Amino acid sequence: MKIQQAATLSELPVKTVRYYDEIELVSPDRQDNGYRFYSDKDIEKLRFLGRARSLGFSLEDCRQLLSLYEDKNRASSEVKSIAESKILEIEAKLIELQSLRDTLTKLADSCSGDERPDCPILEGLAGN
Amino acid sequence: MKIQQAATLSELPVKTVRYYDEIELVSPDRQDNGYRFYSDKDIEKLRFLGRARSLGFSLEDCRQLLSLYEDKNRASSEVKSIAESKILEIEAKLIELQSLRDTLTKLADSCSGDERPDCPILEGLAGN
DNA sequence: TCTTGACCTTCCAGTTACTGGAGAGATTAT
DNA sequence: ATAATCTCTCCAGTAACTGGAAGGTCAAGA
Repeated sequence: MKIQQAATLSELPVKTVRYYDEIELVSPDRQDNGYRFYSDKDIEKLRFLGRARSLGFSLEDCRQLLSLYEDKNRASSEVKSIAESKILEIEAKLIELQSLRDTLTKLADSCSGDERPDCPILEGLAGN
Repeated sequence: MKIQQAATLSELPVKTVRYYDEIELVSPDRQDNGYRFYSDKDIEKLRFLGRARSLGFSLEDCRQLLSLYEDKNRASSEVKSIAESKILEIEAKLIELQSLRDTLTKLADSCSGDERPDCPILEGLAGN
């Protein structure tokens, strides 16, 4: 499929999709007319990139994560160690996100009564 | 306290702390010699910024979130609606992070037996 | 007192990850 | 046939830092 459909399916701007080709993160085949031609697998990679980027992973992180699924010659033990270190990062992010959510929930609840403490829980926001 | 201690306590680079002053996100008082002087409250804001940025919120998101805790004249109902929309964003991120973690866990597990499927779960990676 | 070294300042240039727009060719719709 | 809508590349600009130069401040030691 052409770039616009790829962008639609992956929920990314066309510009961004083109950029990911430029930096060789997702490099589609080309048609005879020079148009990029995206496969279903390319779309999956793009969708993955959209998710991982919105979760605060850098493009280099993403490149590493994608490579886990691509490089068939890589030793399993290496794949495992990269995956495990990423899992640790993700679990740290999960904890922070949960605490951020709890803090905001408290704040929203305190608004229900339409009475809000002077400076509600900035301490909470700053983390434990 | 001076900028280096602020950076240490907030676990941010000095450069970044200075940058947040420049864009008026966290603007400390100045001492007579021109040095920035950070209060405990400034540190809390910086710590919050470090967390929120690593979770994929833009600086403008952060500015909005910080303003929830600052603008005492804002109507409670408005605070509540901003907080609630941010909570929705956070919960979406939580779900994606969990699914990413599960995918990587499966991958790491499949490596244990030192035998990995040809193209393991790229579909899972691309999200449901 | 002088000076060394670790701090602080501003300013300017470079990086990452886009984002917008110009200019030109290809394709599709009427 | 022609207008609208793609697509391409290239170049410039933005967001959020990041590094380095040039210079001011300050506490400790010779």
